[in-house]
Amino acid sequence: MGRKKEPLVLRVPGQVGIYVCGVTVYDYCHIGHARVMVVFDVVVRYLRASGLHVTYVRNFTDIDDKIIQRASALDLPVQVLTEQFINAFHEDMQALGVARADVEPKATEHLAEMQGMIHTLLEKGLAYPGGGDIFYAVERFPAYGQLSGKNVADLQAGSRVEVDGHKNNPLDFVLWKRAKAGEPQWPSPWGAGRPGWHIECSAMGCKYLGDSFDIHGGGMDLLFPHHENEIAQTEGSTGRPWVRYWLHNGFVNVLNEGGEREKMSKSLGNFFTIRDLLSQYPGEVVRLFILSSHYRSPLDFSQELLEAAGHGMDRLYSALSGAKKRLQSLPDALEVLPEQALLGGWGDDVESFLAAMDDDFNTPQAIAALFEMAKKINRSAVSDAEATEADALGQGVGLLRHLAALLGLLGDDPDHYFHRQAAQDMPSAEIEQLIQKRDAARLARDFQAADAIRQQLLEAGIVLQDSKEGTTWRRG
RNA sequence: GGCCGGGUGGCGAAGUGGCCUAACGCGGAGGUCUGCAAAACCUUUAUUUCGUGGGUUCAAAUCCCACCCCGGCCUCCA
Repeated sequence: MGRKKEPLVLRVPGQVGIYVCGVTVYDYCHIGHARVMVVFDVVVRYLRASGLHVTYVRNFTDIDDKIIQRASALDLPVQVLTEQFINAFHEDMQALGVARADVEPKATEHLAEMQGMIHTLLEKGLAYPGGGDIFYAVERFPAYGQLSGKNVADLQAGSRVEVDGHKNNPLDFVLWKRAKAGEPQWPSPWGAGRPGWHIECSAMGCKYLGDSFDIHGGGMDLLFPHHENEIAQTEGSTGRPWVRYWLHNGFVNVLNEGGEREKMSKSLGNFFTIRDLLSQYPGEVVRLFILSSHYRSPLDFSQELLEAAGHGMDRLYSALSGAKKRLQSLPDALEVLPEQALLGGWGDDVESFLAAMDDDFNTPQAIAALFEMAKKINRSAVSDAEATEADALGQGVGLLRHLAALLGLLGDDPDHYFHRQAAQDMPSAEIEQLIQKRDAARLARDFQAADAIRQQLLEAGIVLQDSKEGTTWRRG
């Protein structure tokens, strides 16, 4: 609330309630959505790993103007449209490794709660009817503007918004909209209609997390007016402080062909859906890309940057791959961080990872620790210290995977990671067969034949790597 | 106009008073390994330098002031 970093002091020790504004389901999700979801997925994972009991609520807005517009444009019932995009959302999130929230409430299933809150606001004189709608009277809530640092007087002066004639004050916002013909509507004490956008988060947050809870998150753009309005509604109706900590992630910009930064938007045509990206890169690469800058900073997106993230991801998996070869198997992520891990050769890295995450989820710095560990793992392969160090290596890999898992990374098997999409133009069996042929040729020192096979595979997008343990391949 | 962020190497990105002669990644250069490669490893890639100009301090990328740029919000938006 102070718009600065503060130590996390929980309402109930050991327990955290967190609410994140989800998506409006009328279209496929883009990178901006991916960012919020990945960021808060990491927040939740980390809080849990820190021993806290977390209740995570992330809503779906399944009724609003844009949904109605889109549904009528496609000539689909609203519910069919929203269900379709809720499913698409879940598919995208799965690909990105974003876990389900504990509760994923839909606005249309919480009409009673919203109406209850509106009723209270009317009773308390914080809301008023006008032209069939119900509005919130902003000037009756003195703290309005506190979260976003806005001054109500300034806002009015600068306002160039076309004001609804029924509003007492241009800043007032709608709680309940009267029904229009042909639109979805619900009965209410104030006539049939549908809820305003902001009220759903207030009502559902209170329902699942209580009248007060710890963390509320969302994109930067929601800070004003959405979250400001949420506070006004909720605290106005309950009379109690609502959310202790607000977390807002920065926006995603797109670098255009001229290298200039611009906001990602549909009108500019610089729009990338998660699906677009997933057709080119594994979800994990998108994830690493997102987490390689701090969640509060703006994030510039471009194909080149995503590709660079892909190379970084390859590097991490290469380390696992090498360790797997030497150990004959890949150690799983350690379930618990052993005390002695902090004393061994990995202690500094573990500590710096955790310190980074403890400092407002500094994922770029945490990732740096991951790369340090990968380097150490690779280095031990080169120095070839043999079996005596197998335990240390195994522990290092286990620790690396444990820490990476807190970011939702390195959960895959390296072979699976490098062999992805392989079946498309050349089945794995065929690749293996060619490798065997090439090995035979190499053994016979017929390098011309061997290189021809390697070239053939390269043209199919397969890169070979020879080593003492044998030849492996990966997608180039 | 009001209010927020931000400007760090070829690129991305940490660092917000001394350990910064600036982490980490991508990219580049040279080398080791290899039949040759690839991957990996080693060395190297900001040395009056952290947008510009002032100031505070024993000490500033980090604090203060001014200025210049960039982005966002103020209307639906993650």
